[in-house]
Amino acid sequence: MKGLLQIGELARLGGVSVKALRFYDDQGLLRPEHVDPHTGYRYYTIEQATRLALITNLRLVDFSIADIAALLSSTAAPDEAVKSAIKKKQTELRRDSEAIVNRIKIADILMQAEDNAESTLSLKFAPLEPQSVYSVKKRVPHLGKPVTEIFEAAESHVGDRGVRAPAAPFLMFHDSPDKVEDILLEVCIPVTDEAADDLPLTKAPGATLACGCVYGGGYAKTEVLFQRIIEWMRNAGLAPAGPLREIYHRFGADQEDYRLPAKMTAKNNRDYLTELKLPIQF
Amino acid sequence: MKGLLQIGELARLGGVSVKALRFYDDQGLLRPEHVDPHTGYRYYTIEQATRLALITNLRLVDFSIADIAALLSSTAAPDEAVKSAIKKKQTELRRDSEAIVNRIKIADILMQAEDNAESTLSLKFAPLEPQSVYSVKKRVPHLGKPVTEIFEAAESHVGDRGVRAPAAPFLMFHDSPDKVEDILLEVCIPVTDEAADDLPLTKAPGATLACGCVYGGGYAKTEVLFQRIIEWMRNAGLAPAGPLREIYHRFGADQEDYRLPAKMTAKNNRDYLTELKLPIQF
DNA sequence: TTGCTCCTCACGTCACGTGAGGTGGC
DNA sequence: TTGCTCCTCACGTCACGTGAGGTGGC
Repeated sequence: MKGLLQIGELARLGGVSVKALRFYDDQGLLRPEHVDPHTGYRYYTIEQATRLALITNLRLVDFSIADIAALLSSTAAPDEAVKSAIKKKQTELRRDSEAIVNRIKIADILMQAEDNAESTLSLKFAPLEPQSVYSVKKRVPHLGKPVTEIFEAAESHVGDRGVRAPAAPFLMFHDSPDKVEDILLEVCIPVTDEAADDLPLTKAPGATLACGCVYGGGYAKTEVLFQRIIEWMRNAGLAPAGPLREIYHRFGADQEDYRLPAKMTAKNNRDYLTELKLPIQF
Repeated sequence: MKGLLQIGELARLGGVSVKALRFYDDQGLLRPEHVDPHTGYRYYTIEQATRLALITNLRLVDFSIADIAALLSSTAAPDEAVKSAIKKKQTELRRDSEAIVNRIKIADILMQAEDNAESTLSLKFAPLEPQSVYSVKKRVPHLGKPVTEIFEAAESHVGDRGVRAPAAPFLMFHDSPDKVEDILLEVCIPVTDEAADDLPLTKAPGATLACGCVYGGGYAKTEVLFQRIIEWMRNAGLAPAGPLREIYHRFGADQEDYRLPAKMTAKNNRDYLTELKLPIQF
């Protein structure tokens, strides 16, 4: 009738489905010019085909229906609004693209992990988030007691100020962890981001990708596991992008000063739960 | 208790949410070693932390939960299965990446369209799908009657064999459409893919992107609109990647031979509905 | 005793696709 | 009259996130 389009015609014309048009009607994005009160049939004008084209243009570059509705209903200078929205969308798309390219690279690495790793070493890969910590960087004569003492002091220092974040404390090895004397290391205690004024805050840096593994029991295993990880990385053509971290998920703290949830501590050496993590150059 | 992990501990350890672990339990992907029958508390072993690592590794490269469940439950040679699955996933990811890069390019083009187009010309952009057609390529002395005759013959030829696809017929201009004499053009009638044996089938080629517009009324407008599109493309630094198509969504067919739904035809010149479409070099 | 962790529903997300079951128009 | 188009529900998608409302453990 007089040049109006039925829903199916507009759908073919616009290259969308009839269901999509009904959905756009529901959402108030593209209301038919006329709806037959008896049959409920929707009828569209040719100008609405033009509006539909605008919608599909924006859908093509990944705008959501809600965004489009907001854009097209904004009254003032719609062209400018659309242009700046597209620009913003482009930076989003670039982020998405980068994320996918990263995934492709990670997939390569995972295949290497299937290939090369001795079956006993099952590596976990994950991005490493930056974390606010209270850190004490120090050279110690050897591992063990001196490190424990720094940890105890640091935990109680942070605990006193009530800014302890609920995450495991960790150690960063600035020397190779197979070095046994005069080791430069950094004790890190996670703290909340709104830390106390009188507490120096450090950001433990993040990384696009890190690999690591979890082990139970005493710390004797650290060194050999670290060697295995390093060896695997070399085979895979990868290089570390920062110091190794040893993360103490469950460890032997019997000091009241620790003020930690009991779950983070263990009486028995056998129940220790430790994680090694090494950032990867990406 | 004896080294088992509560759900929250495993969540922190594995870098996932408690909700995610409960979901993996539901899905049978990672069942807790032990569930307290009284409280419903879930308890996990350290080996399950390793399995969780496998899961998050695969999630990291975009495997779905269902895919992972299938992979990890497959008994034979899981390593090989995982590797080949990752390879397949990589080609998927490459496709995704390409799609996003295309979107970024299209976004540039859309901004150009906002900039340069006279407001009366609103362009629609869309990929152009390849289409099976019965085509007659011929040089005609001029537009009008000779073209109509070819269309009529072609429609009836296709109609006789019952292979007419429900899409609009179109014309491809192999010469510039501002040429008025001795024009090389191609009449295209969409046909179903399982076409008749005695009907020569042509694939009208697709394109990553095409631009076009719809107009109502007589064909006098074709030429000027085409000029406008060409001019816009030049301004936008784009080039056509194939012949212009004129698609007849509603046109004046009074021949019985057409066997077309009535909606595709119009008595009155004013009710004609035509689309111009030009593939873009991408 | 308080605060923390855990539990089980139930509902929301996003842009439609997929029926089911039924009616109007040529 | 038949076949086509259209209609309105209602449910599914994907991997959880977000409460609500309640209980167990230190």
